[in-house]
Amino acid sequence: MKELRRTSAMDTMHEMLEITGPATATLPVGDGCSPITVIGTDPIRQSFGSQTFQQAINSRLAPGVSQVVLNPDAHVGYGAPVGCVMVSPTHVYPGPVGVDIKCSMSLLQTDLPESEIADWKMRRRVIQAIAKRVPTGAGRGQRHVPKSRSVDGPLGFQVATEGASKSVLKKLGIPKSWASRCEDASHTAPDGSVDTLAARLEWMGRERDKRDRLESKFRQLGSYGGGNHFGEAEVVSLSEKQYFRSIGEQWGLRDGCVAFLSHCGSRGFGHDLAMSQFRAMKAHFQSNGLAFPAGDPQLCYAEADSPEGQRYLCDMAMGANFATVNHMLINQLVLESFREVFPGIRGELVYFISHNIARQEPVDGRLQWVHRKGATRALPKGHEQLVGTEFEATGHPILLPGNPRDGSSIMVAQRGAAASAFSVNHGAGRQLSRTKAKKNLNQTVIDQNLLDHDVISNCRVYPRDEAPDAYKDFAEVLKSVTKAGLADEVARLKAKFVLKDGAPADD
DNA sequence: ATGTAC
Repeated sequence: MKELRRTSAMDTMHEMLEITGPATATLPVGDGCSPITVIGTDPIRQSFGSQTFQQAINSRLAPGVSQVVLNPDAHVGYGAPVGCVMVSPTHVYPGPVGVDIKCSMSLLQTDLPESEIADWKMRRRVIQAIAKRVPTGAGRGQRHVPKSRSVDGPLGFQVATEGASKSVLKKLGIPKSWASRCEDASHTAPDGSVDTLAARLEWMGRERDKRDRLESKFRQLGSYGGGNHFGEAEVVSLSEKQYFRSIGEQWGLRDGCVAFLSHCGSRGFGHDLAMSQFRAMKAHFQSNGLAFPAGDPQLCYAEADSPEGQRYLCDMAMGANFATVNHMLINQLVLESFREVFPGIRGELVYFISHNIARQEPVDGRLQWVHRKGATRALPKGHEQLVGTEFEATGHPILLPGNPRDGSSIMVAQRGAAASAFSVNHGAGRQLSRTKAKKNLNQTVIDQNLLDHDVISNCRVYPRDEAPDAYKDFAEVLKSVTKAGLADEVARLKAKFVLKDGAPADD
């Protein structure tokens, strides 16, 4: 009965879609609003449930919103779908940034030829070397980063307020050149001041127990966490098309060599900041008798220049700074791990890019808050935001995790990305809920399937709710991006081993 | 996503 109702609602939504191209459609929302842009081939459009569409519509009709884009990886999220872009010239929305502030991808390219890790024994040694430096997992049982690299109170304050500044990178033994490989190395308060953040963080840690909690979160710097976060060794295959191959080479990609892809965010620190902001903003709505958009408290908002908006932007900046340095430290620790097994190898950060953040960007001729919730910035060559950076002549790398069986992709934006507020998806997108995946997917089949594809992991058994088949068909997702004219593939990544939160392997 | 949360 429940299923039937859901299906008919979905059919209605799909009937409302106006197909505008091979992988583009629009969803009208009425009220004189421009329609939602939907990116995806027909099979991808069929993967969107009614609740995903409803969240997109709620987001589009919310105050101050000028544009919403639904990407091929879209599924139900907090207030707004994961896999969407929400644009507003005036308002900021914590829900459409997400719980894990500045959850991001990063890629480290080494000069190690793939043949060096053909042997499982070598891979196991690297896995062990990484696992002892970079913990996975969350919650009470989580291990911490090694004492020698653990971040204390004062350094934690500096990380949160400065991000990947020269001083922070130096203290953590991270090459300073990596800062220019970040989408943003540092985030400040809206007034441009580091002191505003410092004052706010000082206020947050004003009581002993609060300070202790902050410091315990700082000690998580250099860790992956759980859920869909991972670290993965890859073999790089550059595109066979000379134009894209050349872009990959300019970015520092090495065909046939090992690279390391990481997915993680701001850990418990960002979570605490996001949660306390949700609580504060909801309380503000209730005490002022304000109505939540579509009645959904998860879509609470503030005008960017109101006191509430400014406080949110400060906290988002601090969470973002933590996530940035977390990725930088993880990449340095991963490089050290590889060097323990293969002395003398070299490694460079290719890029670090977020998929959970709001950035002020020029869209349709004015500065707007672009909320990317499970969406990746996609600026083509020559874009005004890239002027003066190392990516001006090429566009920046777009790091798209697929799954460890079918691979991941590195893309570059095309001019057509203007149609999606210069954004693409952030990965494959979940197609089965965690509950359904655990119930319907067979453990033996998952593990054998990965072995058949020559992928090993730190886990005795691969987490079922993270299995490749819990996610959408990555090939169809990529086809949607290229057919919609948003981006093209520069390189393909083939996984060789994965580190995830799960039951550790016995050896 | 997260020392979940009832």
